[in-house]
Amino acid sequence: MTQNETDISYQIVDPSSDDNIKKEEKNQYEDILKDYFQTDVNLVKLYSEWSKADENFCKIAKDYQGVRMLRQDPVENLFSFICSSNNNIQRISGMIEKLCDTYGTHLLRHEEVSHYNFPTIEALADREVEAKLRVLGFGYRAKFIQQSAAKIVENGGREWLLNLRTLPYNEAKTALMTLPGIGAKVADCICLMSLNHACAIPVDTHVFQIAKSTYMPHLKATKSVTDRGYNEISTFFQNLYGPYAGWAHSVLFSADLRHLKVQVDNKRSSSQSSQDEKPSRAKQKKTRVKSQ
DNA sequence: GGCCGACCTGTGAG
DNA sequence: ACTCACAGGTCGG
Repeated sequence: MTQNETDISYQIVDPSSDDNIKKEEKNQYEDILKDYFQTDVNLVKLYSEWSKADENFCKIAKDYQGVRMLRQDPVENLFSFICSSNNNIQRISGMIEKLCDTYGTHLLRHEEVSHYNFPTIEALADREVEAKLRVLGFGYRAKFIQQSAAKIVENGGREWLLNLRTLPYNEAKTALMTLPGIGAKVADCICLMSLNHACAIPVDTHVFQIAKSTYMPHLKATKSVTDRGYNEISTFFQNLYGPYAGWAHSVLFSADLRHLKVQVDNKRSSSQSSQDEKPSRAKQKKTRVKSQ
């Protein structure tokens, strides 16, 4: 997928199918994408409401339009965020890739690279998973992944997880927190990004800094996020932004991340950053475009 | 109930 | 070369 100012383009790579995409097939892909991007949520209207409620948001929003929560698959989302604890994004991405390559099923080979889907809960529940993930560099998260998978299977597997979409936010969050490796923050990420609980506010180190510096100066003395601080910050943003507070919070979050990214890019050599973009460009040219 | 240190690993700063 | 802090936290004491 690529985007410019006005459009998002997508390409389908499917060796088992011919080049002539059928109309129904095209609609089916677009339905998947519309669901993933939750295009039925009117973001313009929400931005306007949040801007009215919060001067700081209003200031930031101009440069960060169209920040939209994805509706991710809960299984993928849950195990990915178990990997995220006390960790950096680069290593998290690598770990998720390893999960797929090791326990996923093969999808296709494209441009001399094999691609695998995300593993099933059952595959991750196997007893030998912990030891293997340790070897692959998952650290203490290896045990969390295997144990959470086993416990979810016990509870009813994927169906149990999907059912959390139908429960009230607080009940879904509490249920998630019974799983090893899932605390308040990770549970909120899962609620917000894959369980339709748009009011959830994950308070990570970045959100904590934002809250301290801009919204809740009385927290400046506190060094780390305590349970009490977590709930205080969470509640504050929910009251400020309303039922889609989690979406609003992610706008602030992206603005904060951009700030970090720019610093990182400046410190890198220019050859490094231009190399980062080459693979995706080369890939696009050779990819068989079935629909755009 | 709330606070604190340990925890795997990798990386950049000092 | 070599610590040390920190990264989209969680857990047990």
